[in-house]
Amino acid sequence: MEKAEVTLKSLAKELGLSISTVSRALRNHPDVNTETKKKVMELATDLDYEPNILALNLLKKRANTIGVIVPYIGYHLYARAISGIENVANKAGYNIIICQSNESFGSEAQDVKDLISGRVAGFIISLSSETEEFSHFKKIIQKGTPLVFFNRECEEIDTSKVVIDNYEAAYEATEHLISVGCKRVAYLGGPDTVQISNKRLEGYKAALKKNGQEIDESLFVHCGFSREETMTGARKMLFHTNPPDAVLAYSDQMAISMMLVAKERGLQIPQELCVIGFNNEPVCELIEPALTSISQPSFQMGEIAAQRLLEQINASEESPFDPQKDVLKSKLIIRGSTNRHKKTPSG
Amino acid sequence: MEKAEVTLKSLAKELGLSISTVSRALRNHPDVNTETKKKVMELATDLDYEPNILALNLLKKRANTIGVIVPYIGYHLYARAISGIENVANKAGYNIIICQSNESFGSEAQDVKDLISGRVAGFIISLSSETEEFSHFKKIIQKGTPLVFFNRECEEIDTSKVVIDNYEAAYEATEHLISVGCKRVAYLGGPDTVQISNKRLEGYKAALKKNGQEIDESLFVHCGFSREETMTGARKMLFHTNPPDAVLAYSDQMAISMMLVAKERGLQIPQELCVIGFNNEPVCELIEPALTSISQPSFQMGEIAAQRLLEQINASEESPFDPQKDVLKSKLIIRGSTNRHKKTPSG
DNA sequence: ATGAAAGCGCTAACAA
DNA sequence: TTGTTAGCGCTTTCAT
Repeated sequence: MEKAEVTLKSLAKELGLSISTVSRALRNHPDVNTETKKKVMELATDLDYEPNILALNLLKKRANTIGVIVPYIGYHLYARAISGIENVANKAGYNIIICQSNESFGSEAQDVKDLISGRVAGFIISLSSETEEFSHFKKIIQKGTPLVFFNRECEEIDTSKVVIDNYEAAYEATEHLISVGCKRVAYLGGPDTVQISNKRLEGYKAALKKNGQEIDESLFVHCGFSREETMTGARKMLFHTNPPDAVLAYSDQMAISMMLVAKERGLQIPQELCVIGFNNEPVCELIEPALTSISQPSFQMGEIAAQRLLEQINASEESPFDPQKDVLKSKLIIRGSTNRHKKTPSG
Repeated sequence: MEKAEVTLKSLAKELGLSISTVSRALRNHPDVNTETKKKVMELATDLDYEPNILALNLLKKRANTIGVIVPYIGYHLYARAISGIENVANKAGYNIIICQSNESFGSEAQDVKDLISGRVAGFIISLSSETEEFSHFKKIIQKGTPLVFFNRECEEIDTSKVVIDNYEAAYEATEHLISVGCKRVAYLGGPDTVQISNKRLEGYKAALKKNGQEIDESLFVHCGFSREETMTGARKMLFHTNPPDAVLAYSDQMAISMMLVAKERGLQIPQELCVIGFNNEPVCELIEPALTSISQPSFQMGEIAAQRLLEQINASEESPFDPQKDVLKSKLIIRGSTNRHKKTPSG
């Protein structure tokens, strides 16, 4: 039923040549006769020969595969980043295996283990929010497998990283809130195990300080990523005895929860409460008022992460590879939720 | 620097046994001495032996990998379905390679080609919207590789499928619109190459007919998935000389575009226009009014697709496998965008 | 310019 | 119960 596989062996037999000659011919090795080369090439094309990747993998002791671990692919940032990674990796002949940690440390550690045992050529990882212990990453390094972090990096591990300047982004966003007249700016952050959330908190504080605004610890609220947790965080914020008139949120999801709670309380946005989110998900444009958000070059982040990884994979004794840190530019996209200067159309 | 790999060979050497005995011992083969077995197991655990998957793959002529091709992982439906697939596949020792066709036929065909040459154990696919020619799928079948379609299936290929009853879902949604008093219901569909969009169109028409409403061809509009295209489609619909008072849309994205255009025109939702979307993306709850939508059991869809695929992968001469069609239940989630009985809070 | 042989790590006849 | 051999498809010395 099934056609016999076309292999070097079957080609060699048909041509009356040895396997090694056929192999060399197909890879255009210099010292094989031009005539022979031609004959081999022709037959290979005719019979639609394709090298057996599984055999090559065994030989190289490494799969033609890159392991990607992210919290959840449904987040716009990761979906886009993965597209960027795919883009670069496929061109270089690699497939990507995507694993979702679902923000779980255990799941992330298990994924790393599985991918190591699958002999992936390299790892591209964005940390789960629970991850505070890094021995699984150390194991990757120890095995000599290339590793790149992106977005949520791990500062304790010396390897390449592709990130935005979270401090700076939060600083800029906070200054924007102050510039439109907000006097009491809050920060709704992710779990305090998330380093980039804390970086943003620092940037936010610095901007307050710089502009002579009071830093009120009760205006930093941490919460998880589930719908329930973000709503709870948002309520905690707005049911404050002395509530904020502006909130910088760790994510658009959190920002939108703020907006929903504001509606519950009958607060006008942006007149009584300004809101900024992070990641510039498509939903920002779909809600009313539209949500000001910090846009990250997520696709490009993925592309660069993949490039750095490939560089490291292809490094050799002669041209070794040094870990690189790429810090990309984010951008504040200003929309209705912070637009205090003119009224919103349907306000 | 790097520790030498622990292999059957190295274990055998250390124990003074042959490779095959060690191999048998580790797989708990019946006819190996209990003592020997114990010794082997112990050393293997001590040295943290892990079988080399690449070698196994070559031997079985098949990767421990399932190829998944979807239009775009950022769509909630696919993100959830992939989680379901991952869930089942990982437990069975398979990794999944996710490819995005980005709604492009060429990209989909190329992905199939690459995955075939990577000797994946099976395919799980949801068609790109452009796909009208199916030779790449036939090639999969011809190679004897298991294949399951989900959500967007290919009717022309005889293989397992996991879908919802799109006809029925659209029928039910349309009846709901009629039941709240809509007299002129429109359908905003995807590209007319998408079979499930056409199925929905049929269900919609049937519901109109059943309820004695006129079927007006000018109320079926097809559009692409990009933001621009959905907005254009929505405008076309509402700038109709005799515009609809209700719209069933192929996706939530399209439904939301309808709502945005309705706002442009100053139409009240749901009083002047009722809107229903498909897929019940999280955004449905975040907009104002909240969007009525058809919820699909996407996670379960992925799980079942993976189960069917595994059954087929594990089938044998003795217990062959017949293609299965699983039709799952969808559910209409009613929200503000079709709630004509009481006023919306902020309306 | 070509071929023979070894080996990547493993399983599975076949022997003993 | 254990060992020997062959082989999955390929690349790479080493011969010729």
